[in-house]
Amino acid sequence: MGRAMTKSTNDREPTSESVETVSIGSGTADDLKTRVSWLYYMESKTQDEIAQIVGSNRSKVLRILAQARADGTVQIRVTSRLSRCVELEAELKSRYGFETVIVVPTPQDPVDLPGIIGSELGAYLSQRIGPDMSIGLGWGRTLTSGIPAIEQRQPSGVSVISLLGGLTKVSRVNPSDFAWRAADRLAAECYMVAAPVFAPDAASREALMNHHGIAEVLDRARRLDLAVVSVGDLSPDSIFTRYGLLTHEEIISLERAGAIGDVLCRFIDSEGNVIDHPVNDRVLAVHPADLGGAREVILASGGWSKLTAIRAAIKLLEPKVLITDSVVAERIAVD
Amino acid sequence: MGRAMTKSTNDREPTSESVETVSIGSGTADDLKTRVSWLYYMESKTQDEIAQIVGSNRSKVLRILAQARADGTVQIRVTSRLSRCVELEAELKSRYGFETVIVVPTPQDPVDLPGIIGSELGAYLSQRIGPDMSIGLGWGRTLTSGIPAIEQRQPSGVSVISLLGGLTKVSRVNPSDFAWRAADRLAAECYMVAAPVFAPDAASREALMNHHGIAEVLDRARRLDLAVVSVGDLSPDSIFTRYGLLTHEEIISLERAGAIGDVLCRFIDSEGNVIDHPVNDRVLAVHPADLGGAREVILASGGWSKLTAIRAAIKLLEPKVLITDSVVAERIAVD
DNA sequence: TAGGAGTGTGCCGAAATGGGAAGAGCTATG
DNA sequence: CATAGCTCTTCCCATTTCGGCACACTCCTA
Repeated sequence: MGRAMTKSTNDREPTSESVETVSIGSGTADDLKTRVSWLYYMESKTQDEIAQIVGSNRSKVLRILAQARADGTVQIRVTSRLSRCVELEAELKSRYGFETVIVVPTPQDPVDLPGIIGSELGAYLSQRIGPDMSIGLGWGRTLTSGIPAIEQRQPSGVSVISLLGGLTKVSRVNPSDFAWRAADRLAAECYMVAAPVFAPDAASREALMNHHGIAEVLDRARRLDLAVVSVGDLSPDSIFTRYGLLTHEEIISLERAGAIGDVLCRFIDSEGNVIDHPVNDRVLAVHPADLGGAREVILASGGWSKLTAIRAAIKLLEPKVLITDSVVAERIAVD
Repeated sequence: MGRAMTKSTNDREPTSESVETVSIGSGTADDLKTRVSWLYYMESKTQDEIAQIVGSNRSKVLRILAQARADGTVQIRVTSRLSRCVELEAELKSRYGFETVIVVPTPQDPVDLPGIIGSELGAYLSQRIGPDMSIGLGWGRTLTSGIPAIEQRQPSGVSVISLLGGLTKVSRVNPSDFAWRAADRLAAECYMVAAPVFAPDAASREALMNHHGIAEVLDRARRLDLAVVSVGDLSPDSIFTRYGLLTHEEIISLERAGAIGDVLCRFIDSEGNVIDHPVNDRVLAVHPADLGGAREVILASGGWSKLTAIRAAIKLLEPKVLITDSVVAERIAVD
């Protein structure tokens, strides 16, 4: 046999009786996904058997299962923690005064990291968010990949506020969708900054900031219950270069000015100060300093390449919650 | 390929570099399980790769993974619900006034059912139990298999009270361990009835009931926050016959007296009344009627064979929470 | 009517599985 | 103290099952 799920030793014959139990009778459209996932993960049936039961073929079942894993319909969690990670969490808590620290083991392949930190974030948010909370959200791969891990729920007065403008160029996977998609999961109202993150120049930024809708959103952002932010670096595959938000020259110029990364698209130096640079004057986003009004700031970011930026962001934001990976945690713990 | 986990399209070579990331460095004893589970489910490595990394062989990795799934170290959940189940939940809520109803699809193989209902129960309890709560627990396969799904937590003043005596014959899998194992998960204090469920006769039962320790436990059971019970039937593979708690003659006699099942080892008729029978006078357990003092009674049980018993138990206990399967739910909904 | 998305089929190599056999470590017993 | 019995581990093998891929087909839309 070749399946990851346990199958008890007995081998009841499929007996080709496609008679369905009342329970798993066909329902509406995407019940199919639930049903297939259920049969596979809960009842440990093979994909072939499932194909028989739902009247389809393996390929489709396979596709559905892949999608189910991707969109969070099935969630796989390792509940126990590595002792080293637990140690690091304790160290960081006492050294920096964090209320909560979550340290995940750094994966061997760095591309997995945003996903892993993201799902940890999602799980944390799911149990942290209560009725009528207002939640401010940033951006980024880390945050985006946390969405599937946010548990779907009934409306309960939660509101989600996007802390930054969006992308103008709407790419297929728009990271600034994050707020909207998170709001969808939470059945929350969603307030978005209906403008690009980077205004053409400081003047138009000023104009937009005073715009009615935008001003309201930014105002809400000043009295948040939770603020979730990530940090960015200036590496070649940062969002800025990947989405063409900034030119190569601008990046260089920022580096010269001492920038080592960004928080909410505001570029900061290694001491956690927002640097003085023209690009920073064009940003349509809540200023990191304004997050002080939030009752709980959550910083979720990891990876060796972001170490300095994370260090700086901690100084700047003084978050209550930190979610990161063990490599970063090890280094920060000995600072 | 033959694995249940998605593997992204790229195939980075294993490169035989057994160099470990700092993060996943070796730790204490059962870190191994965590580590293996992590590598498998989070980093989508093959069992071979993992064997290399942790310095072992496939077989062991395989076994560790199986154990990890069994003991809840890795949890796989299907988060979406079948629409039919949601409908049934709503119907039952309005018809019987339950506060919460959870209906799971009936599996094709009935042996899976206790496990499925159990994990749903475990998940519910995990999010329901708060600091300093006192929780009364019954017994049974359903309840036992819920343990892995109870999230491990830090001590917070929770106390667990066993609502029944134990088995004298200690078999390998003692279902009356349930309370103790649940307490372990919850880092809770555990109060057990240190006596067999069935006393030899009514007189010795009386004597035991007045015993200091036992009386205290039974007293605690009268002021519970949560009471979790299941129901039993009189089928040939009920606990009573399987563990030889009652003789065949006694079962027959109980049936003649109108018994259709039991709640906390008290036999009841189809109207939900505890019947008048010698066996019921020998039970060392909290009386179902005494559960009225609990702030929330949770009834978790399912399966066609238990339908009548569940009906009766609902009348008797009037629980606030019902966890069952769709076959039972369908029937109860049209009562 | 042409394109495109979604579906059904078949095939292949890689992975996973459950035993079975051989070896190591431990216990109980003479 | 030695040895037979037992369990647990490790190693190996035959089968099943997976996941991806290529391709033909259908149904819907532009």
